[in-house]
Amino acid sequence: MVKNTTKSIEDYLEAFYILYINKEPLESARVSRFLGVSRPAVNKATHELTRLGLINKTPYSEIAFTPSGKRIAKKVYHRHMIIKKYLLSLGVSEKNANRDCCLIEHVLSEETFKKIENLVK
Amino acid sequence: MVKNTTKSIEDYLEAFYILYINKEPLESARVSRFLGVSRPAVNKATHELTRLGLINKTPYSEIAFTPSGKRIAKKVYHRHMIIKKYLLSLGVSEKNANRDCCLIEHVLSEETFKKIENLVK
DNA sequence: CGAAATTGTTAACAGTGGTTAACTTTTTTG
DNA sequence: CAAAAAAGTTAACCACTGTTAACAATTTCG
Repeated sequence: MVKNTTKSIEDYLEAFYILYINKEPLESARVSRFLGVSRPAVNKATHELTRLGLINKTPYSEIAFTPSGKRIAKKVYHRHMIIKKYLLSLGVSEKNANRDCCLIEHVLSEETFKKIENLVK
Repeated sequence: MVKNTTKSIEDYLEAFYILYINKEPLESARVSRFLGVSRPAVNKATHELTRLGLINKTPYSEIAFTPSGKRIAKKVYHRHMIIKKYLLSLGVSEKNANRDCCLIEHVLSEETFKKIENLVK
């Protein structure tokens, strides 16, 4: 969905978005804990997200989505929820649904995703 | 399925297996063309597969599966075919079914795979 | 047979995506 | 307010997985 750079930079964007919808501060340390990676890893990712024009950030500040960053974050999150819902509907456990979902959400073709989305609706 | 090392070493094992069932010589150059990677990449992978005890290989020879290598290759291939069949059953195009299949076959949890396998049967 | 094509191998390198350690800045709190 | 805790940053490093270039061994074929 986004031209890749780091870990599938979308994971980081999505994590910030989840903090956002939960009305939590958009801090690197929270994303670090949420994704289970080190703070430097998040720091690098935020630099990359800034370079890609998806967020705005100055040193020691909270991050803020750019319009396109927010649009993409919303889309990634939506994909995540649809795929998770779908896996749960297959009878997959919550734990594995979350796990598999995170692993496949960034790689599924738009075509396959649309088919799944229709099944869930 | 296999403890990873290279690219998801399973891709290479599976590629050799596909040559095998097609009765083609198990040459690195063929796998290289098949997967669209360089010959040195395949060379490294075969070293790794040898180290893992999945194939036997001496310099400038064709590769041969070890018993466990063959068992795993068969399993990986089976997963591939089931997932592809499933994607096709969703109405996904041949092209995207192949693409998505390769991207997700190594990461799906056993639980999710089993659910999908039951749907296909 | 011998030249050309193909295949296999090694070495040097690049990019991604992480890590730990050490330091700076900011926030919290006694 | 000052000390402690937490967050942000930078630098140096590592593992993985690929690349290209150059060369060796093997196979093919005129």
